[in-house]
Amino acid sequence: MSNQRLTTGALLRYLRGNNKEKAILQVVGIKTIDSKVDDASALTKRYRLMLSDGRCTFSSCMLGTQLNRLIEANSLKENAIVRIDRVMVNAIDKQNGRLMLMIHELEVIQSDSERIGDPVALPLTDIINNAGGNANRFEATDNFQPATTLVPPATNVIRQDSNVLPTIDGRNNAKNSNSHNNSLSAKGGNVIDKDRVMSIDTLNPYTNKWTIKVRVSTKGAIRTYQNARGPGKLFNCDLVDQSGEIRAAAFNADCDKIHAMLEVGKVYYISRASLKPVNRQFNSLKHDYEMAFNHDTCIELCEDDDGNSIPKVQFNFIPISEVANRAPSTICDVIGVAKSAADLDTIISKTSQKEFTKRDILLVDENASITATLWGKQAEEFQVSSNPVVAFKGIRIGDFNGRTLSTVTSTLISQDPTETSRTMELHTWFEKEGKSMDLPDLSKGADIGNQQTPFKTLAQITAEGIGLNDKPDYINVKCIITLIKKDSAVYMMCPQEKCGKKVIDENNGSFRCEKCNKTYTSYKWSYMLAAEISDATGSQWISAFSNEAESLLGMTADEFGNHKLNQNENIIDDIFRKTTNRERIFKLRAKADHFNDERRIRFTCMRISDVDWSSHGRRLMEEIKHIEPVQH
DNA sequence: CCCCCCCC
Repeated sequence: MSNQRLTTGALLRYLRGNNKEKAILQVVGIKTIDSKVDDASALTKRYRLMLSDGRCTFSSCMLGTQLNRLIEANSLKENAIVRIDRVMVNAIDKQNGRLMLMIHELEVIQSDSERIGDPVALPLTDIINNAGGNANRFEATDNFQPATTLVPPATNVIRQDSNVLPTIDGRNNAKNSNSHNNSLSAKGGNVIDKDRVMSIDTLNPYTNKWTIKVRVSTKGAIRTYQNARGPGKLFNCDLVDQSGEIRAAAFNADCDKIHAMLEVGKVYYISRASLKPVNRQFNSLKHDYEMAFNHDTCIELCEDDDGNSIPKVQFNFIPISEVANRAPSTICDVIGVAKSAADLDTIISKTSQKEFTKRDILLVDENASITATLWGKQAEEFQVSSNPVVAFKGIRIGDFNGRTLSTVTSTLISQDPTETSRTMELHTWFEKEGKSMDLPDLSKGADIGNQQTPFKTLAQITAEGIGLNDKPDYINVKCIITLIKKDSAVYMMCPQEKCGKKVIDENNGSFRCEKCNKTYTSYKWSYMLAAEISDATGSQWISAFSNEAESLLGMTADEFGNHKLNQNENIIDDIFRKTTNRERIFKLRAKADHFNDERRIRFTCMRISDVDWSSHGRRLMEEIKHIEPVQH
């Protein structure tokens, strides 16, 4: 039984606008609000509480999502006694003036309790009619006036239902609109109220009246789309202030005007727009909601931006190694040093048959490396200077050969960004040691984080159907080499960089490449090793190419090729014999393909390493730990 | 209210 005394009457006082009070209340009901988003993650889930002050209950109490964890940890539950540390009053219904409490901070004083008193629901008349005459209450009630066009729009204020375009001449206009604001805000008008600027991170769909002062950090092109409701167009932009960031979109009739007005890097006052939960698949910004501009939206250029108070961009970097733990197709922010950059390349899209320009960058940080693919203009404009630090905001994770990064149209690329100390940190690290480090490459199936490649026996590979999926499977096996195909171990490769095609020896000193459609006077030796590996459960043919074959045989393809040319059969046999001397760990990529109507699984060697017997032993112990120890 | 973002 609880001895806590509840703060009687606190709920009504809150609804009247006295939100400074830190009341002790009891939770008498918790409801989950259905999220309309597919992604039912904790980020979008909301809880509505019914609170009691001992005498009355009030059921429209929204819990700030940052407090969801209290419910999920079973600390905040029915009958719990809580202290309300920060609460706001909001109107939820313009027509009948219904209010809600938005709970931003609370502390659970006592998790388990019994019901205190016999509270009754706060009468609706009390909730609606107690205007109380203070500022908060007004804020909640003056929205009851329908949005009207009583107010003449200031010249540099864009109202979407007006035909007034923004003017470049800001100073006087800014003054004018300010005076408009001051004289009109008392009447509850429509013009932006610059004295009440909220920070982005407090925006939510239950806040009825807000103004934000934000910088446009990115702005996408206007795109058209077609869906069940017909054709449409839109553009996206990202808005930042000191507190955070939010993505916004404008559609159809509102699209062109707002797109023309907003300029990347400039600061605007914005009020009136709708807010809806984000879809994490397309939006990685650190905000639970995204904004849709609409007919009522007011946007006004802020000319007196001092350039410092509002950041240009907000980054939320994850380490490259962490990309391995993220789901493919999601969006993230990543920073690293461009260790190398490939030349521009073009590809033909399979779906659209259109040609696209691309450029691959090898991005490295202290713990890992990854291939980042830049597309189109961003690929062309990328400055291939000496190892710049490159920050990607909103880049998409792919899963080709492990994990890759690939820009999308909304990706912001920033070379040597000054907004983050990581730039200097990475430059220093790269100069000191990074440039000579051989880091695990996520785009070559490196083991990082939670993505540890599982160990399998060869019998398990067949039994578990490994390699039969659409995506390749990666596995480790502990095997010895039992056979190597000698004749096909190396082939004559086209000398053209990146071609890789086998050339035809025309036996007159020239070598023909069918792919390049050219004849060369030279070729390069290249490995294409077919080897049989075996463990106690079976055997399997695998392929090993360049680096892996070289590390296995202990010589370059060139050296091997020369032995072959010189018919040093003994040397070659000896090399092969030496490969059978011990067990090795083979990291394999298993992928089915079709060959003459027959499905087979191709095993490609990604890495060959010696057995680390201490870690291997630990792994085996993990596997057998479910076996009861024998008592002596 | 979009959500396509390409190739191996």
